[in-house]
Amino acid sequence: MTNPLLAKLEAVAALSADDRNTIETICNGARTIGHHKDIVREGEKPEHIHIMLDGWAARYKTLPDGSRQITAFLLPGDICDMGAAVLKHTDHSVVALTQVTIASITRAALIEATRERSSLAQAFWWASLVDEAVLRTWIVNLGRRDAYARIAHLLCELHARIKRVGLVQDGEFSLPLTQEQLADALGLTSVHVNRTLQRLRTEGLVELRNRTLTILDAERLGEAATFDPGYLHASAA
Amino acid sequence: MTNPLLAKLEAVAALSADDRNTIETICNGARTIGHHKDIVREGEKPEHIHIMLDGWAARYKTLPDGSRQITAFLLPGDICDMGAAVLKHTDHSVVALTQVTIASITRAALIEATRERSSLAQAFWWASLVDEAVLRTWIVNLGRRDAYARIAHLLCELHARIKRVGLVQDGEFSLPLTQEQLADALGLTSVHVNRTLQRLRTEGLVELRNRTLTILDAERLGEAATFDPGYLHASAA
DNA sequence: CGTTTACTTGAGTAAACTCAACAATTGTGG
DNA sequence: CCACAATTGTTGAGTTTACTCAAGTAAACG
Repeated sequence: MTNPLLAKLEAVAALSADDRNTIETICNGARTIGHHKDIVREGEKPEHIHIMLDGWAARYKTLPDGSRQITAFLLPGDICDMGAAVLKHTDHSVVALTQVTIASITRAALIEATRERSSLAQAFWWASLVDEAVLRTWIVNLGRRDAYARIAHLLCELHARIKRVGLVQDGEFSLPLTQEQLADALGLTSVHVNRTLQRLRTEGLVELRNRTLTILDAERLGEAATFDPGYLHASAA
Repeated sequence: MTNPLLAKLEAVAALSADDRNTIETICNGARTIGHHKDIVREGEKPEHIHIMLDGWAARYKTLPDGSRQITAFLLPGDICDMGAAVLKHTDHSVVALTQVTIASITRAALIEATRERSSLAQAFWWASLVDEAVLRTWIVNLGRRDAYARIAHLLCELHARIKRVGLVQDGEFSLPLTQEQLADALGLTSVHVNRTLQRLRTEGLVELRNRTLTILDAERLGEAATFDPGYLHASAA
């Protein structure tokens, strides 16, 4: 199996054989994390960063009143806690939403590798810029779309991202999220997500059963969401 | 005057004299942009990136229905369109909210400089990670805070950031934003911003007159916002 | 000094929330 | 493999927050 981190980096920057070797070398083998376990905890300063190899995870923050906001869903190839590599402390937690396997790189090795090879530093930098673009679309989603378009948009994004990782078959893919988790990502309540999801179903746009999402009418779903996939394809110049 | 971009980069990474020289060399002199003019337009692929030297700008996206979401306020030292440097096309526009002066770096020069000097690539990368942290707090703000706490939080953030740039005197600073622009950043309507701002005033937390914001009770404002400044200080390890 | 832009206020409406109960599904120990 | 527990999903009724529309006031600008 090729390293999904390599795939992610090569999507934004050209890597040499030496670059690839370096990544393979510093990237340590798979560890398994159980469902619901935290991979990263807010405030910590871990000695290594984690890369998703398999499964789903969510990045989130908890407010003093106990409410939660998910700021990203993490799929294979995604980096759980890049901030931890270079910033003072992690500003968020990451929880495994399914059983997850992760690889890790020590902080020191990552900093060393990117100091030695500017091509790698550029690759991580550019991957970061793509992540920023995704965060910006989330801000637009939360700020300016109603619940219906908001959910539709998130489903479109997840569909596109999962497709890229090769896990979509006939417009159908595993979506192991509870309605409460969707609500925490969308800035809604689970009750409202439930009702709005029903509307998307009765209108024939999607089907969601047994943790599996089927997109029945991709075009109308995209329209409902005013989804523009450009920000995801974002590959390097 | 020292280059504000250097200040920004040095806040997250140590630069050598050569690094600083390189930045100074590729960074081209000041241009002035008038109030309300676009600095970057969505979909374009500009040949250089722009760095704020003076004034206020906003990064925003427009939806098909004409509504607008501001995803960042840009202050001196901030980079207007880093994504444009390396990604296929800009996914957002940037507009000058006051008269603005900007410097620019050509795409080619930036890519070249960061390829030659990994320390610079790292610095830009790390600056990007700080930007990401700010975007995440905006997501939390939009998703999980009501209008009152939301506005309070934005005011706290702007206060902290402007202080860092040295433009705060006695808890007072210039805030050249209309209520409509605040609304577009906060995912609210200008009418609701107006009423909520009045509440913040009558409760004695802030004063906002003549485009000047005075923080009357920083502690209570921070509490109302559940503001935790950690994500901004975020300096390198 | 007139005109545009920004701010303010009121009244009615709609989207999303809360609380509470219940059904269905999933997971677990015996 | 069943029985029970826990989690997740569904529904109803009432409430609240924020929105819409519309008009009027104040401030900024040429």
